[in-house]
Amino acid sequence: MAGVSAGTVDRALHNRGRVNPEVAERIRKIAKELGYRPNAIAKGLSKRKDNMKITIILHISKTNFFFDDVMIGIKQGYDELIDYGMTIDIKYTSDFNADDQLRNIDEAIAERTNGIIIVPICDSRISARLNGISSAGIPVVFLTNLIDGTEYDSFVGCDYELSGQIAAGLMNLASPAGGRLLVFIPSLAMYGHRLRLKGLRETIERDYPAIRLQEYIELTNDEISDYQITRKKLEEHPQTDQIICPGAFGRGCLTAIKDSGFFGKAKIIAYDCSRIMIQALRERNIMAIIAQQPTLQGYTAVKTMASILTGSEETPRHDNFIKTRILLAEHIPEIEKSYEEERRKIRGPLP
Amino acid sequence: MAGVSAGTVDRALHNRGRVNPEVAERIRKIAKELGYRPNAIAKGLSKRKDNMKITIILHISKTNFFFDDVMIGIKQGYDELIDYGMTIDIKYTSDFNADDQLRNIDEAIAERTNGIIIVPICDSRISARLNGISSAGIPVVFLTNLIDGTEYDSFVGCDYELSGQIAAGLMNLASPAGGRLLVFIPSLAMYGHRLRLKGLRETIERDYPAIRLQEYIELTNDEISDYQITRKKLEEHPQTDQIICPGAFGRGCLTAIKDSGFFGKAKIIAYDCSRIMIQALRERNIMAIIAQQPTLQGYTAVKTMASILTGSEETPRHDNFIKTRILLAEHIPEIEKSYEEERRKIRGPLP
DNA sequence: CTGTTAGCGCATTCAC
DNA sequence: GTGAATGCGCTAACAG
Repeated sequence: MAGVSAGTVDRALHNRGRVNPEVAERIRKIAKELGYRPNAIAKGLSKRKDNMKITIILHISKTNFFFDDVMIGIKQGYDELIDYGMTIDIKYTSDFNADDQLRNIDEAIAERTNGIIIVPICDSRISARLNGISSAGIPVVFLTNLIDGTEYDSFVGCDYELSGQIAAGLMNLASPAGGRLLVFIPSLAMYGHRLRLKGLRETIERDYPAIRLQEYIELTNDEISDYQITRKKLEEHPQTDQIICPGAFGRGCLTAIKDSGFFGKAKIIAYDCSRIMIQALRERNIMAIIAQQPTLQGYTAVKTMASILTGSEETPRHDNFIKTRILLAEHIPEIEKSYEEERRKIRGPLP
Repeated sequence: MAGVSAGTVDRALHNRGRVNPEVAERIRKIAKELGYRPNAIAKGLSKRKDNMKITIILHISKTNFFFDDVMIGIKQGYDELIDYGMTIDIKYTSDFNADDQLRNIDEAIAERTNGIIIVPICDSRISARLNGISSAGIPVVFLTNLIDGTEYDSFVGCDYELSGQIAAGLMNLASPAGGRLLVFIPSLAMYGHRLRLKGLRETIERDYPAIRLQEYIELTNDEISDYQITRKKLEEHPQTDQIICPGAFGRGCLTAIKDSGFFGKAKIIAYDCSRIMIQALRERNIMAIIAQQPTLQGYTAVKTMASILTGSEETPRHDNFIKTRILLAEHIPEIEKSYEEERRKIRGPLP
């Protein structure tokens, strides 16, 4: 229509230069009038040869199965990327070790990765390294956790502050007359947990003053010491009738609550849908779980990265909050069915 | 590798006939060994010329905004199908009129549609017609509602029975000592509402006998008569301290609850996230909303149909339950942000 | 600066 | 029965 060839149109529309400004203008105008939209799948087919590689840096931990669920989502996402010729490389950082994670990052760069998805550890060196990478043009997507004051292209995870607010609202719903609340939180080294606590505290203060937040106790993520800490704190606060506890790392904490005789005595809300929490929910020992859909997080992270890598437009930094769900005992069959289905949907293993 | 051309491989792998059985076997074996998987996007590009058309048959109603949200999801899904050369045609049935819907169906067939997504009305003629269509090879996807004893390829909507169970669980959470419950339900002409009631009743009987289900009242979906019915029933049951009411069609019902002085007096759970219910939640007049994610339903329906149409394998009938969410007052900012974002994400209007 | 060509993986059509 | 050729829409490389 513009009397030029496809190649010229391509260059004009993508500002690749080497094209007469007047012609380019004419082409853009016509494209606009026609409502032209590039065909994403054709572009994908064509770009297939680029062989993009995405590196995912996760944590490995024997007591936290959260990332097992994240992995399922990653596989689902990867499954859709294979057709685009993209590749995924997964690296594990052991024990939330910053040095180890730093090494993972450097390795990824050395291997000329095209983008990094990472569950970042709060550490100034990690932060500095990621800032460098992001500004060097390699996109960085934060998964599940985020670091304060660090550059990133997208954050995929739950809205922690909101999840704290929701716990407050749910506790109020369960005991409108208020109560004595004890909050156990996983290591605050994870910035998200800090935000969650903030949301919880502010909401209680503002909207539910009848709830008395007796103390919030930071746990260690070590099963045994968490057990000991929890027992000790419950002894110190025998009047406790409301408890909020972690789910993913919550085994030690929950066992202590049970052994201290607080099952049935306190209303308990747990974060995250670990096996042990599901069991406790089934037996009506805990009231509800606030789940953050780890599988969807993994899936969304991969898809987000893919869209950053293929997207022509400069995508501005964009938080991609995955909605949490409040789960009751009635949800258990649904949860279990989902587990099966999600596992079934996966076609092949990762490379 | 098999010493044959691409064409032969294609015929062999898709059992299109006209290929030497021995050669076909050899090809299949090699394909299996290689873990060959057809590239979905290349197939999409190639199939583009087929110009598939999907017909969506929705309801139009001035008092029910549920389908406005469904439409957003449909647009999102359509947006992803454009690249595959697929087209969407939307027909509206007015006032849940079976004759009108029947006409819509016939029209779609006359226009040689490739697949029908429908919010089916419970009517034997509709049922019969859809049975014919489905067995004639045109896939039928049920959206939001389903009909008992009718063939379909997929149902996309919430698990109604579960959503009834969840309401029971939530009510128990809010008042463990039990209460006097009144349940208002939209027209039972919608089979899903019947299932929801079933889930609610059974769960109360089995697990929460302290909740006394005084009566369940079927509404008409007409705002004025719903108002009158609700007022009358609340007068009959002045001791009521627990109410479950519809959200999408709940305006008349909710206003009556308010005018009868039950705000603050009864714990109220609403289904579906209509404007009026969000407002009531914000003002703390209702306790919670059980939402069925209409946008995700619309999106999933379109994607499901697309996958049926493009999928080579015979997909067995498959329910695609969209998970519900329990929403509290704290969720309101999230809900409103989602609204905006979802609207923003849509690139162009429907044709 | 611009046009041409080839190729991404698959399906279809038409010769042989 | 089989192979070769063509096209889906886009991009990259190269030739002019």
